[in-house]
Order: sequence, then structure tokens, then C-alpha cells
Amino acid sequence: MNTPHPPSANAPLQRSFRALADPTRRDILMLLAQRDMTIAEVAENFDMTRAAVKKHLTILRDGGLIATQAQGRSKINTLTPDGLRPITDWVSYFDTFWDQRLTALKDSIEKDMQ
Amino acid sequence: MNTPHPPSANAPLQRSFRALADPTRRDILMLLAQRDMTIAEVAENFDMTRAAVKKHLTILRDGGLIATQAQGRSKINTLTPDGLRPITDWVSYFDTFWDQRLTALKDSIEKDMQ
DNA sequence: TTGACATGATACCAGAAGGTACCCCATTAA
DNA sequence: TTAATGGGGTACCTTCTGGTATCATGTCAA
Repeated sequence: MNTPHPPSANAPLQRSFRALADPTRRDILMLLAQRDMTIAEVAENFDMTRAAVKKHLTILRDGGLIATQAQGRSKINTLTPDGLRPITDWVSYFDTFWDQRLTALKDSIEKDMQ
Repeated sequence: MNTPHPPSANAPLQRSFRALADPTRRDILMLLAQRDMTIAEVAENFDMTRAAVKKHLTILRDGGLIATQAQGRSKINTLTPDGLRPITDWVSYFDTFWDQRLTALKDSIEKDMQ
């Protein structure tokens, strides 16, 4: 077995991708992109129990996509500004590899045609 | 329950996110970004059976991230050029919502300060 | 044709994931 | 003080997921 590539062995990255892998969680992010909400408010938008929504929020929090601030007995869930950073970073890293490969391929074709 | 947002109710998007949610599959993508490989060649790079790698490749294929071309009794796995498109599209869509929200927030603060 | 080899397919298993139900704690309002 | 309300935690269930083992299929070479 080879050593895995640095980016994918990255635990925070894994938590980010995991958080985005569920459609309900992506919906929650869209809701919170419009305004901050308490857990109960988020739960009103879904056909599942508050406990289930809470689990999703915890996973989003682990993925660094949202943050929580206590306010009295309520807890406000807020989008984290740079929460998607690990994802976009991975995508650009990947694109770099991919581009290098395409460039190398093009070069070798050009060399063959000489 | 509200109607889910269009982007997250999107089945291809879900398959893309699901494909990227596993670190092994992201490693496979990195490998294929460097050169095309048969199933056996990909499997050489991991400490798991060929069957397991095959499953990962199938999921990557479902996610539109790789394509397969038969060559004799081998099957070459190739990266799909625009495979990450659903992901990047979702991210920009999300950023749009987020930006609108930030802009609205800034406006209301400015209004309050008048 | 026969054997070797790359892949495909299926059954099966253990653990993770998404969900519910239920109970407890803290805070707020009457 | 008391009741209602927002939230946390845990136990439990079902389904999905990642993995193995095993057998079947197709293709190439001798």
C-alpha cells in the first residue's frame, strides 16, 4: 500500500466532505445562508425530529461549516464564513494535478508529431 | 416540511458528493489524475482487495467523476474532465446565497446607523 | 482447445449513519 | 414557585456502506 496523498489523509477535510455528503445538511446550509436560526427554527423546515436535526447540526459543526452561539436558553446557528475552504482547496489541488497531467499529455503528443 | 432547495434535491449532485465523501475514493482520483489505470493497477496502490477497489470505482463512475473504456480484457479508468462540475456549481450557488445575505446584513446595519 | 488472467457479480459480515423515542436540565414567564 | 419551552444526551432500531470471500465470465496466448 502506498502512502495516501496528503489532502485526503486530512481529517478536517474528511469532516467537511462528510458534512456535505447529506442532502438534508446541504439544505440546512442553504437555510442558514439566508438567516441565522435556532435549532428549533431549523427543525421547523424539515419533516424529522428536533433530535435528528440536532445531529445534522453537530456534523456540520464538526465540518467547520457552522458555528453556534448561546443566547439565553436558545442556541443560534450561524454559517462559518470560510467553512467551505477545505473543499475549495481540495478542488484546486486536484485541478492542479489534473492540469499537469493534461499538459504532459499534450507535450508528449506534440513530441510524437515531430 | 418545506420543499427542499433545487440544488440539494439534485440526484447527480448527490452522487458526486457521495463519491467524494470517502478518502479512498479521493485518493483514487488523485492517482487517476496522474495517469489512466486499469482496475488492477489502481488496486495495487491500496491495501484492500480488488473487489473493494472495484466498488469504489463504480461509485466514482456513478458520480460522473471517472469513465471506463474497455481495452481487450482490461478496463481503463479515466478521469472525466468536467466531473467536478456539479460540486463547483453547488459551491458557487451556495456562495451566491451567502453573499446576498452578507450584503443585506451590511445594508441593514448602514440603515440603522443613519 | 485449453489454461491463465483481468474483470464482473453475488452473498455475506461488521460497523457507521440516519432516524425515533424518551428522559433530563436550564431558562424564562406567569 | 411552577409550568412551559429550548436544548442536551442516551438507548435503540433500520438501512447503508465498506470490506471480504467466492464463483462466473470473457479474452488472450500457446
